[in-house]
Amino acid sequence: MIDPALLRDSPELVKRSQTSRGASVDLVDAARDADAERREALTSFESLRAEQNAYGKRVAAAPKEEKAALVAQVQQLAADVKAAGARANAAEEAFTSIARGIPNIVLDGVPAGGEDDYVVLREVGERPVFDFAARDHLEIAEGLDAIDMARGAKVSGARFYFLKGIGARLELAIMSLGLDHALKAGFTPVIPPTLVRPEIMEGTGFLGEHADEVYYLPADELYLTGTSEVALAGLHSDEIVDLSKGPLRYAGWSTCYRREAGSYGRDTRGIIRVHQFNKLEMFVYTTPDQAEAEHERLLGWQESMLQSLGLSYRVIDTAAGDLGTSAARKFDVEAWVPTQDAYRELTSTSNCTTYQGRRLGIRARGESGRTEPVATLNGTLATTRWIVALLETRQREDGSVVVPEALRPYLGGLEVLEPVTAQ
RNA sequence: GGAGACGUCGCAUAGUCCGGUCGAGUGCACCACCCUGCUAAGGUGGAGAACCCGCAAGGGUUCCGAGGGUUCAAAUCCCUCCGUCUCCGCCA
Repeated sequence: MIDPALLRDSPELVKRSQTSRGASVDLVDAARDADAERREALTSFESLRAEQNAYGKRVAAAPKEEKAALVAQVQQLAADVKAAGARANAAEEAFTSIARGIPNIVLDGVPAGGEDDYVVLREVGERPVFDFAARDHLEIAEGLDAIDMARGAKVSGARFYFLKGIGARLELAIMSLGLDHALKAGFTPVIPPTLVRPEIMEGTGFLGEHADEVYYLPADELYLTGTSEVALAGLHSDEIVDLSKGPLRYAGWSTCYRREAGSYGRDTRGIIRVHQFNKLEMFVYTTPDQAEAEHERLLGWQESMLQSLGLSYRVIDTAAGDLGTSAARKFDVEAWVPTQDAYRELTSTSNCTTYQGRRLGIRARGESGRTEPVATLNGTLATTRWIVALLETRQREDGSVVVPEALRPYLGGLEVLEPVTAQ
């Protein structure tokens, strides 16, 4: 949730943010009206309640014979208090539901517009050039007997797959490399739950416009998480955390589940877009004034991962309209995928400022000693999808793949992945 | 799945049977000051969260797992839900 004070004091700032996202500006005025009504109702309830409390004390202190008369006098007051309380509750709820509909305020400098209005910040690394007909990642993987799509579909349906043999090892290797990166940077590794309660899923902002992306288990009222960001954000929900010794940095390793509703027909080949994959996710709790610098650091760690794998990539500053509900700014690192002649997203890092913190009740002591909502940030450090870019970039004419040096220690020193006969 | 116990202000606990003197006692931890050569101990005081009004000083409301109900008044009585623990069963 955005800061309600912002709504009151600088509505034009909120409106500007809404405009750059292509979101509703009217919502801002509606929220302001609801806030005014809420405060009015609250004040009237509180003064009535104060009156009633004072009466209660008089009743308690009064001699027995006077009690009945006093009690008779407050009957009406009690009814008024109840009505005022109900009105205040309703007004509060109305305000909250409107205010929650307003996505995070985008940061200055974020390009306005939709999906295609991103700004390319830089391109790094040479795009690979082949003097033979390059194979796509699935063809290579099938040659290595690393991915089995057909049987994945047989067992679980479309967009499911088996990683096997060197495919399974490759994923573990990439994850382990990422984990070592994270450890070096001081992150605490975490293997979080992947099923979460509704209020946690709600608090992270994933039940907004992308609710149909999320798997839900109605029998247990639990959601399957599409990223460990959800559980890691929930980790400190309703807590006052100690940031006096620096930010809390977690690296969550989990399986992620996504329904991919509305993407029928897109990326149907291979493991680019799947219902289930693994991901190593950085998640940081920090003070609001540190958030932007931390965001740059997260991006730096991501780039260093791609560089160590010898991938060619570009960094984009995502346009406002393409930000998630919670994000105030988002950088994507996209790797070059030769056979698609395109950059494809391998990592994404978002600065959610205090939006999630406010929704999830995560606070820290400010310098004044008062509590204030913390800023949260997240960023990908490795995912299953990386295998796509890796195989395609490092392929050779005979169908073998050269293992990047940084990855070799995680594959028992293996230097080249050789084609085998599939089983 | 069956039976039972429990959920109080950072932690540990008292209070709940008998509603008002309980927004709530005690211990530990914490902060400030005092005291003793230092440390430990001891003394005095302070200290929860959220929100509303106010330039401020300050005032007010809410919060005893959550939500309802009864009542002039609920930590305390009633209902529903959630969670934790123990035992039995079942499965690995």
